[in-house]
Amino acid sequence: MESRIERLCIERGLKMTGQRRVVARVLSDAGDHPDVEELYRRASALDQHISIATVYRTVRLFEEQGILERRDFGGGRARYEPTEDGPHYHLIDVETGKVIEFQDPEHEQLMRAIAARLGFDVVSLRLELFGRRRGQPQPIRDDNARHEAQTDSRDTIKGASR
Amino acid sequence: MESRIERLCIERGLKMTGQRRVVARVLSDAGDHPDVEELYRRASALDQHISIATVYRTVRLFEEQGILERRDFGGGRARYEPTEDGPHYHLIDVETGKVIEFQDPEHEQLMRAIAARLGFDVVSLRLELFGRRRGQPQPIRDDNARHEAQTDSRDTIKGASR
DNA sequence: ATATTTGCAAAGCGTTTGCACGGTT
DNA sequence: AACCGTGCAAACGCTTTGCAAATAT
Repeated sequence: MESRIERLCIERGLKMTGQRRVVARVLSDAGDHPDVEELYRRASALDQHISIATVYRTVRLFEEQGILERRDFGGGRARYEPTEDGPHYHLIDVETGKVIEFQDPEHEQLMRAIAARLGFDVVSLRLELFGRRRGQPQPIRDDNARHEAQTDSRDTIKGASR
Repeated sequence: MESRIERLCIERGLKMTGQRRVVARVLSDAGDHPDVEELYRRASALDQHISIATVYRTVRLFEEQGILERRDFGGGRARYEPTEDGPHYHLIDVETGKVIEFQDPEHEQLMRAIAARLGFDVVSLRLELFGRRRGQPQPIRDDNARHEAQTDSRDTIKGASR
């Protein structure tokens, strides 16, 4: 059956090859923020006739079409998620690498106000929180660790902040 | 004369080689957010006996020592600035690539509140605004441009938001 | 039929690293 | 003197690309 993203591709008149269909399906089914290698892994499971170069090209194409959004949570690899309705942000659990999505209208307004004060309109913004679960036995502080390094490309928890 | 950063190095007992002294001076004098190539260029102007590998190593060392902070404004290259007193954020002018610094205590509080609502303590956060100057003849929209791409490593304007 | 897309392997880019040499303490 | 820092060039990890073969419209 046609995946949500495949439908978007057709709407935009993209040539639908087998490979694109597979990547579209993988992305439609993903509830997380996979990187290219992970996408490649998942796509390969559905169809071996895919090279990682094609995944890179497809992901880039989808991004240009506004179907996909690229995220950078640190650690060198880009990660992707289907474009959603409203803007939302990410809280990365520094212990586990899990990504929690949240939104907060108040924050957007504040950003617009700050930019305005400096004489700018906000074109886009980047916000990521790196946090540690509360009220649990805290591991010994490891200040030299770059918390970005251990981010995992699987798993996401969605949470609303208001 | 001894640069501000050189003093910090000595305090921490780092071995002060000619190269480190030069990089320290370049960083002390920088009011902006240079990338490694730019640092290398500026350092080379003061002393040819520097290789880019050493700049990479020095910058990494200084970061580990808390003397320097690494920034990622997109575009693939890391950029650096001396650690300042309080936390501040960056607004990048998408037309010119200029970086404007600002701070906003209200924002920090809001972030802490959002994280708390989700059961987390904020370990660190990343916030960048990409904006366009207001009230000027707007260039034709170029939606396909990745605004991050054209970010320049020179030039910074400091501004306070409250 | 024709323009696009693909796979492969090679190249690209920023960054790191092994090694022998050189400088700092 | 002992150790650590340096230069060079090679290696790295992620991403892009040239080219000829395969495929969608």
